[in-house]
Amino acid sequence: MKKKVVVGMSGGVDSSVAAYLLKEQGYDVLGVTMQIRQDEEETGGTNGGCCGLSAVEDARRVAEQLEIPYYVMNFKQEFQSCVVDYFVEEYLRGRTPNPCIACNRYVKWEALLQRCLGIGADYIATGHYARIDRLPAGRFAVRNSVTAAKDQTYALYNLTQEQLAHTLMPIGSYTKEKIREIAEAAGLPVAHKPDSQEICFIPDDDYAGFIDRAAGTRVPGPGKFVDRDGRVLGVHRGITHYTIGQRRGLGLPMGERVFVTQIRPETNEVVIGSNDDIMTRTVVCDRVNYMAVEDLTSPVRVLAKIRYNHKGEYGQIEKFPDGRVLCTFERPVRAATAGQAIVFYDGEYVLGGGTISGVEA
RNA sequence: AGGGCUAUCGCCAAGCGGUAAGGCACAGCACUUUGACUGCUGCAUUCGCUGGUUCGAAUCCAGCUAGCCCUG
Repeated sequence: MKKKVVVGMSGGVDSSVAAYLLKEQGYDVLGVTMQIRQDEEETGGTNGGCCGLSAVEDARRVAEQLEIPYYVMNFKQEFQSCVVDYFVEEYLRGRTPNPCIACNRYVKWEALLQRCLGIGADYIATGHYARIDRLPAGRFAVRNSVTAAKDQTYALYNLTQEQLAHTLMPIGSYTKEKIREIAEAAGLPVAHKPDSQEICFIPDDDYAGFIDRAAGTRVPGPGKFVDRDGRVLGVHRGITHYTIGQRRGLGLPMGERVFVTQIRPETNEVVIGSNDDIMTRTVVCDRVNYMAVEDLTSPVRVLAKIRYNHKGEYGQIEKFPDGRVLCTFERPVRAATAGQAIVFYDGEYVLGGGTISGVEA
């Protein structure tokens, strides 16, 4: 009997080809587009995105062409609480969240997977540039895409063993160019659709404005820009407008480039300093998810990435009694930011990762 | 209302008679399935104002205005 797989279709090239490949491989394929935005109607309006933003029409056309059943599922509730609310709360706390990671873990996988298993599916599949392997020890781990440039494993470090056991990522073994070629050859209508970018639920890219609308009176107002000695340098627009390492938009004519080095929600201050001030060799993270290994019993040397598209830096990780993990880099990394994820790699595999809670000098 | 100094892009700042450097800020673009970083491009027909000298002045002269400083 054919294995049944539900493909999360965003309407983009990648997930469309994923569906195509799985059908070719003999799976019983079903296409699903997730509705996530509160204001999103059945047909949507703007261009595509990783989260299936308003891409229903494109996805439906692809599904029709592939002759697979197609459904739209509503995940607005889950998306709101697990991604949007989290996103806003983190900013209010002076941290910088990564909504894509939360969306993956809690919406795309937790919610979507459960619903799909509920309708008899064996797997869910996505158009991520990553591979999933079962290691000799029996654990599942996300493995690098063959295209380093498109690698999306960073955003997937938080998936659980259970989730990985029921997931297929068919395009991870191909390059982006190859994917477009396949789409072209298969005559998919989205073959030349541009790649998505930016956060899908903030199409105008105005983060602070979005937070203002979402948090209302809870949004902290203007405060002081100070240097490390406490000298007042100017007035900022509210801590939700800034992140560690930011240079543009500060409006401070200091004669030299200056950066945000610290955000202090308790005093509503934003600390300004030089680039050297944000270089660090140590990063501490919590909420650690172990993937390729079951636990971290002794220090290990890994390649760690502290942001999406970070090339990675080697370091040693060790676990504290309280569960937090300290990563000591071999060379300083720039602007490690609380709220962002740090992902550890053992060779091609994701060993695990956590949420950056702070840096130690 | 005695004397001295300074007035060049939003900020800082070159320029010293030959037809307005640069840095920061800012804007746009590129890059990017998070925030950032980074890169590229743009940004004073005009030098506090008014006259004068000169072939030619931001650069010299005079007056005015403003700010700073020292005296009273």
